[in-house]
Amino acid sequence: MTQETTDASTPDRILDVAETLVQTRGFNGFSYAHIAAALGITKASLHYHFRGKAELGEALVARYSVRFAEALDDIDRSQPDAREKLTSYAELYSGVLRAERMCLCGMLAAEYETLPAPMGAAIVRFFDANSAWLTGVLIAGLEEGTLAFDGDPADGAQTILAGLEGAMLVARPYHDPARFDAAASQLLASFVSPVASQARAAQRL
Amino acid sequence: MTQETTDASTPDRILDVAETLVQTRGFNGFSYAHIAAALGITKASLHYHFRGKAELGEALVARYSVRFAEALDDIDRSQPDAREKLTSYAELYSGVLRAERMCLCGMLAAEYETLPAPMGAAIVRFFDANSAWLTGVLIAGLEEGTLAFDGDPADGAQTILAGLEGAMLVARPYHDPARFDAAASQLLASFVSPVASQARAAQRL
DNA sequence: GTCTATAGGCAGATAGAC
DNA sequence: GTCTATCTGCCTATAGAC
Repeated sequence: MTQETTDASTPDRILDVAETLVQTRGFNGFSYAHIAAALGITKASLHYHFRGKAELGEALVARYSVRFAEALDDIDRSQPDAREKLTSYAELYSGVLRAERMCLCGMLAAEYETLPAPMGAAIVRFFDANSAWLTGVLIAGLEEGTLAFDGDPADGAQTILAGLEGAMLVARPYHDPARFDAAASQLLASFVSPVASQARAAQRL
Repeated sequence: MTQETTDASTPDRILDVAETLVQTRGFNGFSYAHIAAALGITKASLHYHFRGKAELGEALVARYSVRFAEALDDIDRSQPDAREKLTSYAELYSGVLRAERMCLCGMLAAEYETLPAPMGAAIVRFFDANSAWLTGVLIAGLEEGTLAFDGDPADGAQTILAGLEGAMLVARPYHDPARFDAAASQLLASFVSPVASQARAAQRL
């Protein structure tokens, strides 16, 4: 999910720095001056690449959403088992948290009220895409028998998405990724079939 | 949990307005000018009551934490059953969301990196108090037999706290409280004893 | 594509009159 | 306690030279 700042086009390097700033300080917590200082260029140069902060923000969410979608595709390709897909999905979040960052769209969701409308719409699309993917995984897991839970799979997707975003949000002030892991694994465990779970435990013996 | 703006001391009215602003726009998304305009006084007058934004922020979290603790006491007094306590706890969050607000400390957790240190410490204490209360409820529920779940009750508390904060965070861009309710009830259901649940269903018939 | 220079506005904060 | 007036600094953004 994370990208390097070196060996990239100037717009990409700007986006890299801005992304880190938003994920740690929020959209209202950074300025063009921060980015300019980090890259060793001037504020005026930034305006050449991104007309204003609003356009930069839109580009930020767009790129993040594409990368996240790619990460979900990677999971789909490498993990056939629904239960493993959920674990990999949680690890996506865990990795972001270990970089001492909040999910970009989770951070922006908090600031939603103050954001330019196009950014708000893009955030909703990000959550929609995640919910849709999770819903598919949950349905597949029920059919496979690896997952088991009561209620609507779409609600389950919402529960997982919210649980992971919330676990990041709450763990960050503690600077303690273990806090996230504890909540995440307990959350996912409530979606795993006890039968499949016992079979796995037996295999490990 | 929520208070009126009329018939209160000026400091309280300032806190009321500031609280709403932080819960909707974040600490970095409002200014003294916003509060002054809302109350019909000048920015200079605000500085008489709160030396600076940092002190105002501290007072905000302190008051919110006290009120939240009182709300938890109310639940303890009115709901003897652990399962009902969890439902009432979730309704606390639901009420905030229906007022189109984020949890004050959830919002501030997102902005944690940019906040004055004393505010950060107070936010951690808020989460600690909530976790401790939830842990107690979960342990009591296990003993009663109304709750049932695998894993450490302290981790369960973290899962619930994170799940509810995250559900608020994600539901807000949709302006749809039902999204919160779906995630919250599915989350809590995973902590309820199936036996007790069936007994309740049978009672209702 | 990056710079200097600057505009215009709003931020948090203070002094001192009433 | 609340006001007017003001300060300093940072913000986003633009014009125009190189």
